[in-house]
Amino acid sequence: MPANKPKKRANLRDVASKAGVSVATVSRVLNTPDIVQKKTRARVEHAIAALNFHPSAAARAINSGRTRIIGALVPTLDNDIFAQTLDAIEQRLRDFGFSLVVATTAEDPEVEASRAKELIDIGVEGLILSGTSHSSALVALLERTRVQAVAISYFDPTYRYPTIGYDNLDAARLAMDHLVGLGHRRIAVIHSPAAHNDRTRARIHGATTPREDVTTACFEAALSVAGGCAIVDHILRETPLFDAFLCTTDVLAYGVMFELQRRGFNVPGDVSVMGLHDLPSAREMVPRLSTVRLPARQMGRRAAEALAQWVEDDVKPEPQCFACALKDRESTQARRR
Amino acid sequence: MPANKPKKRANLRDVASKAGVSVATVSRVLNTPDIVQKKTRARVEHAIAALNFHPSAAARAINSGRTRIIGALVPTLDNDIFAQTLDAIEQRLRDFGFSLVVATTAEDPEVEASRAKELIDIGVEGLILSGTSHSSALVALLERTRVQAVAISYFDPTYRYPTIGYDNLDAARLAMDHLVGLGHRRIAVIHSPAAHNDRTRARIHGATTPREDVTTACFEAALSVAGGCAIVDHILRETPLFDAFLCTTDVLAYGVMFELQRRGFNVPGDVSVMGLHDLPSAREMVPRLSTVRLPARQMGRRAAEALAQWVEDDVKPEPQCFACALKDRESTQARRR
DNA sequence: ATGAAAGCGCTAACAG
DNA sequence: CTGTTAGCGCTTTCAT
Repeated sequence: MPANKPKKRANLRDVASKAGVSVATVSRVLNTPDIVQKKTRARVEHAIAALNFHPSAAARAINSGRTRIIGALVPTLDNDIFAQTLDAIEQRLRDFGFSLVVATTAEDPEVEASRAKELIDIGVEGLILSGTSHSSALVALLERTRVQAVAISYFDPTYRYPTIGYDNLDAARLAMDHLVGLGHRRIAVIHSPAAHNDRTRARIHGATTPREDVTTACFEAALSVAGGCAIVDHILRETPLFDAFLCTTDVLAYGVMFELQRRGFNVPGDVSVMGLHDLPSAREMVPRLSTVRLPARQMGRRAAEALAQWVEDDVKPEPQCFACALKDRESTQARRR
Repeated sequence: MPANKPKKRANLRDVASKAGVSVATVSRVLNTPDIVQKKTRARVEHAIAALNFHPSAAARAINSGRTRIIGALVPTLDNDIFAQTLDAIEQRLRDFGFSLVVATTAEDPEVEASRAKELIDIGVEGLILSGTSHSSALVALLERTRVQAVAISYFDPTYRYPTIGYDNLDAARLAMDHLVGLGHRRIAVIHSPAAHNDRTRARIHGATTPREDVTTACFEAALSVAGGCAIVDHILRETPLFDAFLCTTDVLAYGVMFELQRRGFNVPGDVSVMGLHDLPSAREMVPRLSTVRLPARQMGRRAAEALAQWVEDDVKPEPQCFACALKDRESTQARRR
């Protein structure tokens, strides 16, 4: 009995012989269908379907250098700060036929550089970076490999890679304006660790720009709801109460608000709390959190398409700054004189 | 002046000639260093470093069939339900030298199947699926391509792919036990759309198992904090108040609790609220949310390593069920008689 | 322990 | 418009 078909994955040659054409023609049907005669194309397409042929991405990559994979480097997946942005990136990338591979950097530039190297090794054609604080090793790597990169969550038109984001300093200032406008004068600024995080630094900067009659004090908290709780605990132990808490991210604001409430403070009656981001819970919690809305999805969408087009058509995207918007809700209130 | 080095990416041949060995030896140094003589190996390694050589993943893939990429199919990235699990998966996968590519399915089996095909086309060696409700097209695809898959967030030892998760039915029952034990008798079960979601169905099932003297009513809400708010709004308009709300996910519980509080109900004084998952905010909010803790990180870790080992060493993992744990906190309280 | 050589599946000149 | 052919960078026999 003759050996039956081993039934392995069909390749270009199989399709070509089945369709009675050359491999080149099959390749053309795959990549530039328009330049193939309609009838020939039909035959090939039929053979492709019959053999359930799927082109090998690896073989394609080795020849064309194209993998259609984009990498994203984010500090962590562990809270929902990046959820919407990543969701938008993934979806938009797919519109352009790209896949998304994610790596986490733990907010450490060295880790980031090494993750970037791994991503480039697996063949990503472009990289989405968070912010603009990166190790020189990363920069050198990108330089050397000529992998395109865009930086999100930040805006700096002078940065070496196009930034597609928002003005963190301005966002924080917007929040501070609101608090000051409400009559608050002693304001605690609660921020997450800023060591390697330019977004956070910019926000702190925006929040602490000196203003007449206003005093601010900064406190660093772990980037988590629990971190927000803990810092309130700490502050209440050491310092007379502030008029208001300005948190550089909603995640911290949640914790701050919860802890204040738990201790019997009335928000906003006794103290105002502001966040920054406008995460999904912000507008639903009680009281609804006043915050500054970050254009997370919009930014993710745009970053994805900008990078896709850069990689695809070699058009380097312009830096882009999306507006942030004050969301004046219930957790802030004018201070009675 | 002679043409300078074009300075392109070094390849195996370059390394080989620089080290004065054959490409085969270099390949061995890369893949099976032990079978290369120490001295030779040192020379090769030196050349590799000197040329800053990085093997091409594509070329490797085309020969070995190995890409060291794992795909994860999740319903959405848009809320933090998958955040911890994905974070754990990504990290654990990297311990095994695998990268993670993510695709979202919008909870639609057809979309899922087509995403799976795309992932397989780019060469993923294994797939992490959510739950066990999948289209037959997906199953056929996995069968045909012999790509390994594990299903998470669910436990069913009879399922065709190893399930690594928890008992959703039991988790919901745990929650219900707690509520009933507290004396609640009229309980609203708030769940997200269950059409294509076996985890949700199992939870509903667990929550609605008939019990003496207990009446339950189910309400479907959009899977978001806002969805939880909206359903409370809806319920209060139509139905006499329940003793307790059992939400099949914390996300909904947040919304339910917020909306109840906003309307002046005292939780847990007037009504108890339970969640299911134990997301980061649950234990910090006011009142702290009673819930059933899902072993999200543990599960992610285990799923990642199980799949990695399956792909690597061809050891098919055993299904595994992690325990869920009741977190009795402040949002539930014994009903006074 | 090392090398020579044959591909892997595809793309991209180039020729016709 | 289609076919021929030469690789892409690596792994993998098979020799030595």
